[in-house]
Amino acid sequence: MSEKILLVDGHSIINRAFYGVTDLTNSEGLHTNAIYGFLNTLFKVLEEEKPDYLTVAFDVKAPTFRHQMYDAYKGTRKPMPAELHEQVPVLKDVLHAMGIETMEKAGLEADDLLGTVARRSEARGMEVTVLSGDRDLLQLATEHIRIRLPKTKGGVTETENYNTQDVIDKYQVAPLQIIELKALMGDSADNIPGVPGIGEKTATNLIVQYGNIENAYAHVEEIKPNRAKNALQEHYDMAVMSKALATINTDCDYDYDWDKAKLGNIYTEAAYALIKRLEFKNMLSRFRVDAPANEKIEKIFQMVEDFGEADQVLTKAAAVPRLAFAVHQEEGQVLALSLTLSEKETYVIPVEGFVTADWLLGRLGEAFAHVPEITTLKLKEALKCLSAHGVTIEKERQGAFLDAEIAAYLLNPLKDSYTCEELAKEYVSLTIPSRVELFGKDKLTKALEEKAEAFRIYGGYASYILYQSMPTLLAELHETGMEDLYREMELPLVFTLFGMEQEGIRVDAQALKTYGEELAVRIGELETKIYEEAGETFNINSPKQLGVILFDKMGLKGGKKTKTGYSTSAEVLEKLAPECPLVADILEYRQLAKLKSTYADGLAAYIEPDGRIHTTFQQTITATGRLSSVEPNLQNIPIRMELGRQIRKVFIPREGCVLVDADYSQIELRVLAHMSGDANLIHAYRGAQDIHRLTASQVFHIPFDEVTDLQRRNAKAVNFGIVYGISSFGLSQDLSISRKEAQEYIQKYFETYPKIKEFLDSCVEEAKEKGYARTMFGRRRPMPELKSSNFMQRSFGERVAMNAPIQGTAADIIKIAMNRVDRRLKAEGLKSRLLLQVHDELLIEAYTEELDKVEQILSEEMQGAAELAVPLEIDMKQGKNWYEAH
DNA sequence: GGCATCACG
DNA sequence: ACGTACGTGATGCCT
Repeated sequence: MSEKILLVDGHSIINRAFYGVTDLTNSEGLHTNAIYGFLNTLFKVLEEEKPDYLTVAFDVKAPTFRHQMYDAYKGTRKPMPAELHEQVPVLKDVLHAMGIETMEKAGLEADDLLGTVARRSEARGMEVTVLSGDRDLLQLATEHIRIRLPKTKGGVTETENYNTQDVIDKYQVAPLQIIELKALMGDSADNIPGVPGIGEKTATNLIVQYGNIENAYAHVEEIKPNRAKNALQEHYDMAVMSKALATINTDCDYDYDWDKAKLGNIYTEAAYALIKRLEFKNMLSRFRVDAPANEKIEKIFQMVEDFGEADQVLTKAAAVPRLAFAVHQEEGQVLALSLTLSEKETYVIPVEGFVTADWLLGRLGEAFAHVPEITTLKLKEALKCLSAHGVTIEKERQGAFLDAEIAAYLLNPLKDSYTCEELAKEYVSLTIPSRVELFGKDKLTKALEEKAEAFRIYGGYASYILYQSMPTLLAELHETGMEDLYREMELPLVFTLFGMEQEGIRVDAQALKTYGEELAVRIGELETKIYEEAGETFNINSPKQLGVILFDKMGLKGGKKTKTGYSTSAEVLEKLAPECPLVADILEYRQLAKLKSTYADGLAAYIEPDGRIHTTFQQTITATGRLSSVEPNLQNIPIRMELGRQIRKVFIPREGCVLVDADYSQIELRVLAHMSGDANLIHAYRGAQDIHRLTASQVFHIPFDEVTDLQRRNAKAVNFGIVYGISSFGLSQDLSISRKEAQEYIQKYFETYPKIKEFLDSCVEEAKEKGYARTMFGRRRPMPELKSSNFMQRSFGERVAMNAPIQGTAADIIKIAMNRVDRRLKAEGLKSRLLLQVHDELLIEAYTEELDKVEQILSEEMQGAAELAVPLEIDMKQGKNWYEAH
């Protein structure tokens, strides 16, 4: 096979990158976006082409032969913006550090160098690829010279590839005739004058017919559109000169040395250092310096494609003291299984032939019966996959499972994701190749089929890293006092949540549809009315357009509140013009539009064939330890406004069941009372019916029965404020009072409950000293903000330090309750099941005959989840839908 | 993909 | 003086 050479038009690619990549700056203040884009494009093409030789050509700032030929050519090069100009020498440094040859010569443009080397390489029998952003280069295309033009389409960079025929297909002319076209059409970017009045169409017609400009001129009398004929006659000299300007010189006087261009290992240590300084973090792994360590590890990863061998591996798996596994799936299909049985045994077993998904997971399930410690990532997802293939985990075996993601989350709950790659770096001190690096943007299925070797590496690390990181994760959990939290609360919760998600909640699709249709009618009416009142139609959903109507056209006085313009939030609009019918209609429209899009239409799309909605509870998202619910979010179903609340009527129990809803009464305040140990508050909450009223009576020194509604409302706001990490500003905002008044409320509150203040202060103090806040059950929230010199950030940190222990402890308590409720329902042989958790609320689908037992279990386990100095009270109701039950 | 808005605890 | 309440997720607009 002939050798391949890749020639890169440095100037055009870096320009393209500069304008295509969002501005980036490293911490030294150097702009880096163009370099980043250039390297990304280069890597992509290198991976596709795998050339033997590589050279990048640059322009030199010096007059070329074109300047001598044509005066106006001077100064034609658009001056580079300074932000781009400064990046060019740095890019060259990076390329040189990678051992990549660059070429430039005074008096020559990059095009000419590329053309010259391309032709010479072709003459030596090489396959040539020229990478450029400039279509002029198409004139170089031949059977053996391919021009690649990068093109960004919807964020994905693809390249258009041109050999001779591709040029003809697209432009109807041969590659060399591209010059003729350009000479006729001109090119303002390159200041090639062309022939005025001749555009792409005419130029193409002329060249297709006459072959070149000279011949067209020879037949100028025949030329059909008079406009073209006159133009060519008048500007023929110009066209000839333009042709010379547009012609790439393929025979430059340049001493090119192929040996120097020979491509070696570009991922050098020197390049690593530069990439690190440029802060291209996702590129860094390509340049990893611990490549030797990686290679040693990767060598042991074994691809197992033979059925017998796979069988042996899985038999062996059943006998090890611990293992790690990863199921690779895509679009519901199991593609492969990764298994690490010891430091030296890692297997990647693709699903193929006799090795079916059912067989593979079935055999894995058999092994699970015997292995004392089983590690994976995203255990809940694995359970789902196993269950879909008929594998269930016995209750007694659940304790054997570890989830590395959850362990990493407990150690640092602030991260966005917990990937194998990050675990490798943090807990194994190893930089592993990223998925993008191995497969590019390919799907897993495609990668397995076409890049088996890369898949072996990817799959191998997937379980190897879990195996290697777990001991460290456990050790750190132990050291930080979170091992119990992990083993006794979070891991069992995985199984509880798995059950809830599998169960799903029944939804009356017809009722939901009707609800949506009713909304649509009213929305339509409001729309018409709003357009009438505004005197024109506009997009009511666009805050920008709405702002123009309200503040510019109608002249309502609204302060500019957001970064982008006027704020049109409900808060602003309500204050703005409570009397204005337009504003009132917009508010109602907004409310209905929200209900329709997010809830009526939104939820309908999630009803599965079983007639139920199966949300996903995320266990590793929040900073405080709460759960979150996605696809769809069932933790924010409307309740505060009656119309929205109606939607809860579509959540119904299955036949023979009712919904039972139990929610903790003011759990966070009770947690606060307990954690602070404030005798007054504890005493108050022990017997109180109405906590906010009692707070008001104590804070304002009024008999309980004489507390006014306003006083109660104020006390309630203070109670909330305390939980959020009180600030006089926040409270004043909430109550629409002055800051001073707010400050007085807070002061009085703290006088009444002195230990609360002590406790909150101690939370901040401890967080400052240790760098993290802690819940009653040892859950940590790191708080880097507290060290900030920025007042805003530090204040935020202080509020978080007060809130996290309270919100987090409440989250811990309900997690305990969930596990206990789940366990008891099963232990007592009941069919009723937990369906949802909404932070302080649990929803159960209870068989009517089990109702009494279910209520007893809920009440005992929720109230008994923690021993606090105050009772943990719940409100419990049942109903034929969620509306009634809550 | 960021921003504004709004739904919940 | 600084300029905010704590924690989430979904939708629609717009660059």
